Amino acid sequence: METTESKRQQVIEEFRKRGLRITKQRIAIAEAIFSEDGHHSIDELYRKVQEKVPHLGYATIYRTVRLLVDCGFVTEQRFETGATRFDTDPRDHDHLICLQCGRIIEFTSPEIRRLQESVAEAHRFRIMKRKHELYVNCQEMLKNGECPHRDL
Amino acid sequence: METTESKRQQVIEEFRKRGLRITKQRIAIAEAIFSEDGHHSIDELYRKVQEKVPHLGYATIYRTVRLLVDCGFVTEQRFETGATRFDTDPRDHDHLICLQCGRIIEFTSPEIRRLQESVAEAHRFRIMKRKHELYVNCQEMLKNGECPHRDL
DNA sequence: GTACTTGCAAATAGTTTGCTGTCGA
DNA sequence: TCGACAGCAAACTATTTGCAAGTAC
Repeated sequence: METTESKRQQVIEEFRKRGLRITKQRIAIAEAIFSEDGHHSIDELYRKVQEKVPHLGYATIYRTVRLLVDCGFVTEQRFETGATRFDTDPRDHDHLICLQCGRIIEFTSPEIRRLQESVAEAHRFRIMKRKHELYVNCQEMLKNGECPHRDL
Repeated sequence: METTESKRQQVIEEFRKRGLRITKQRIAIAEAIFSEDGHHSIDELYRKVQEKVPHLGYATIYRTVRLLVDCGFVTEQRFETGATRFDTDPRDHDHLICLQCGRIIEFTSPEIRRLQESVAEAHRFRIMKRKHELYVNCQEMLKNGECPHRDL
């Protein structure tokens, strides 16, 4: 992925374009999100950002993350296994969620995409948003109690 | 679908089998759910059941639908467009959710099923639960502002 | 009779909002 | 300077829990 630095610059540029102010809180939150790929929870971000900006509260996290979603830098995912998470991968994709280790794996399938389109088409609908999550167990986990993905 | 009456009997039988007591509240809630196919919200059930059992509270609704889920009579669905809903169709299926009219349409696709399995298989996972929702707009709605599914 | 249930209120979790002092442009 | 923002607390929504009184079996 792009560097954290370049992402940060893009955020600053976009905020500026929209007349939004560049504050140390917003920068810290953007950096926390882009410093690591993946699906960040609000709590995770809160803890990470606290180190740099001690008095930053949850409200600021929520408000800033909302801005990042609006600007298209992150997407919001509500999984069944816990609180809302924010994903830095802007590409539309589906998820495998391991019920054992909580690991979230992204996947895309052009065939599934095509089938989704044809289902929607058959009902004269146009797809605006997809939510496709497979909640899974590791087969190894089931056989010998050891989850092969835990430490990935 | 089966009659409300027969469903009610099945619920009573299953509760009895599990040593759960048959109370007028539980019966009323089961009847409210099975009196109409579809995706019931807690509020909807609350209002419907209030007519028969006036002092019945939300806690009882929540506790009872949990039992019905545990017994496999209904499934729980958390859509993005609002609160949790409880679905009387026990068959595993996917959803089209119209962002205009809120209508929820069920669908199944064996091809998609197969593709899901092969994705999971490729990661050595076993699928425990699927969540597949397509949030859509009516094409007519987009063209002339009229939603063709609103009154279905 | 006794354990399971209910109803109510209070607790909880996650998120949003209102207000006031602060700060970026 | 001055309107937007941050911090804090309080509000809010959806759901769960504790407990005393009620009821099925």
